[in-house]
This record gives sequence, C-alpha cells and structure tokens, in this order.
Amino acid sequence: MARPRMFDEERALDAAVHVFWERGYEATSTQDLCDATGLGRSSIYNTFQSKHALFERALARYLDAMTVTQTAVLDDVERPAADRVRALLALVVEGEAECRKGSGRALGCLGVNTVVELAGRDPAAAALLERDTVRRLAVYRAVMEAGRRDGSITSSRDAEALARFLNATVAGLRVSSQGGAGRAELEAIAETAMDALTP
Amino acid sequence: MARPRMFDEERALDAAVHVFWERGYEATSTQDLCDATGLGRSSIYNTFQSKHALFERALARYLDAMTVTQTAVLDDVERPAADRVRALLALVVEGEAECRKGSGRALGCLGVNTVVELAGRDPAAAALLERDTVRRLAVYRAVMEAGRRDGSITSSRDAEALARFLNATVAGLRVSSQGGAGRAELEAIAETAMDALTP
DNA sequence: CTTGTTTTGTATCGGTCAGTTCAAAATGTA
DNA sequence: TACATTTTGAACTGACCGATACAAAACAAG
Repeated sequence: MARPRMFDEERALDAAVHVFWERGYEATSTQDLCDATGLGRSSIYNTFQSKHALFERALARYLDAMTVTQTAVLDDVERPAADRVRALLALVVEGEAECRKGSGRALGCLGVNTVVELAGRDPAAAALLERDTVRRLAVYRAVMEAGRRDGSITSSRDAEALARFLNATVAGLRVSSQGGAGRAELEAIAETAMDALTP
Repeated sequence: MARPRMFDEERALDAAVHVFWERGYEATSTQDLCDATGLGRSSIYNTFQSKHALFERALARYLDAMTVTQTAVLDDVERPAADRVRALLALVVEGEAECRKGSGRALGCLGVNTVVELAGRDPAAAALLERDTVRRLAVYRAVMEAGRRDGSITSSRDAEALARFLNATVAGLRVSSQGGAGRAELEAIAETAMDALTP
C-alpha cells in the first residue's frame, strides 16, 4: 500500500520523554527532539502534529508509567502499609540516586518539573497533571487507610491529609535531589517524613 | 557630567524578579523584561549586561529577601522553636494563598522553580542556589537545636536531618500549591509535617 | 554656551525558533 | 512492472530570539 515507517513510535516517544525530562519544555527545541529520537522533522510533525502535542503525549506516557510503578509498590498487600510507604520513598530516593550516578545530575520527576514550569500557563499540561494527581492521591489515601487498619500507621490525621503529605514529601525529595542533596540526605528526609505517619 | 538615569535600578530588578518568577527563565524574553521594567532594550543591556546576568541578579535578590524574611521568623527567641517552625510554614502557606488570590494562580518559589528549571545545566544559577541552601539549612538546623533545648521539638533525629526535612517540606508545599492545592490542603500538609518534629 | 559623558530610542544584526513545502524514496497491490 | 499511498530528507518560511550599533537627547562641568 504505502511506504512503512522506519521507526517505532513508542521508542520515539520514550526518547522524547527523556529529552523533555532533562531539559524541560521551553529549553527543548524541535531539533533536540529530532536528535534524540533519530527522526527527521517531517516524521516528527507527520506523527505528532506539533512540539506541544508531542509533549502532551510524552508527559501522559511518563505519568502513566510512574503511577503504575508507584501503585505496584503501594498495593503489595503482603506487607504492612507503612512498609509500603517506606518502599515508595525508597523507590524515589533510589531513582534519584540512580540517574545521578548515570548522567551525573539528578533529573527529578517530569511531573514535578512540569508542574513548576508549565502548570500555571498551559491548560493542557495542567489538566494532565491534575488528572494524575487525583489518581495518585487516591492510591496514597488507600494505603493510609490500610495502614490505619493494619495498625502500621498510627497518625490520627485523616487519610486525605496523610495522602497530601506523602505527595508533598515526594515532591520535596525530588526538588531536594535536584538541588544537590545526595542519597544520605534524601534518606534522612524520607525517614523523618515517616515519623509523621508512625509517631 | 552626564545624563542621569530615568529609572531606579532596584525597582527594575524587582520587576525582573516578578517576571522571571511568573514565567521562568527560558519562557521570559528580553521583550518581556522591557515591558515589565518599563526600560528600553539599551537601558537593560547597558545596566545588566545580558539576560542571564540580569537573571542572576534577580535570583540573588529574591533569595536574599526570602532568607531574610524566613530568618526573622525563625529567630524570634520569644517563642518556642516549634512555634517558630509552625510560623514559617504558615508564612509559606499564606504566601501561596496570597498570590493565588491576587493573580489567580500560585507562583511557588523562584528558588524552587529555578532549582527545577536550571540547576542541572546552569552552573551560575546552581551556585547561587547552593549558597542559599547552605545558608538556609544552617538557620533551620539552629531552630531545630533550639527546639530540642526548649523541649518543643522532641524528635530524636539529629538537627541536620530535621533541617533537611523542613527544607523538603517547604519545597513540597510550594510544588503542591502550584499543582493546584488550596489553602486547606496546604495547611493539612504543614500540620502533618509538624508531627514529625513533635510526635 | 560649549564640551564631555552617559542614557535612551530605534533600527538592525545574525541566528534559531516552530512549522511547512515538496519531490524523491519506499512499499503493497494489481 | 506500473500504480497508489505513505514516509522521508532537505530546503525553506516568517517570526522571534538575545544582543548590538549608533545617533539623538539629556545632563554636569568648565
């Protein structure tokens, strides 16, 4: 029928995620996207319509993957809920330490980065982030309620507040990491945060 | 001797702070800076050398003002240290609620925003932020030690960890605010964070 | 008033931005 | 092999980027 694509759309999307993650939306040029994906300009625009549309798809893909990963850790019903929360924080710390060792600098979280860079003036990005935050807060709330039931989380605060606190703690870890904090410092933050859940 | 300036350099700097705060470094054009400050291009470049140099001065000015304000709250020796920490968090929450009511959206913190946007690839910005973080952590550490002495902070964690945790909490509040959290949610986060200090 | 010095507005610089155009290349089908 | 359809690469578009050139304007000192 027609000439077939010479590239895998999902692989290209992953490459785009990585560039946006490293450089942010504004600082990433379409040329950067061509270089990172290995695609020509025509293929990029033919497949993804515009830089902004590509960013939306990249962000959605990142948020989905991240939330799936986090949910897997938090839904492990074998362990006490507090342990699962600890595991989530460890995952974040590990992720930051990992990419710091790999590329020399911490990347933080594309979600957090985009909240800071774009949420205030890009309604499409804000909507994606808002939807993801709602979804993630629900998972956080559930694990807090489970923690109250299994006795591993003894805070008297309601699950909603604890979920918000966990969300803020993850963001705080990410920013601290980008600000230069090393693994030991991030672990200290995570452990201290746990004290608010199990005093 | 020569023609005098028709503008106040510090007022121009404040306008630049505001514009960088709202839009970030990359998304702010030199034209935006002209509009915000009311200066012509010549005056901007004649006074501040370059967009980047202007940003450095704006960032330094912001960080100084912010740290001075926070230090004033945390050094109020009349009150128990835990109350001072609570007051600091209230100040952050209040600041976010304020600018949300004013401009319709939360601005977060120029320091946090710059950590996220630039710290990884702009050594000059990273150095300013690093210097400020060290300075602020020292103040945080001092108030944690005071809290242990006056008995208002009962956590057994060392002051360094508590200071890092407070720093991360402030960043988490800022990001949560930019992500859409309202005053009540921010207050819940702040109160929950306090539980880690005075369990 | 002139002179020397600085600021200011305007016009402009080369470069890069996101995005388009278009013809050549590459396929499945007939 | 010839055709229809799509992808691909390269050249190109107008707009905007940060930064500069330069002369008119505005002052203080003499």
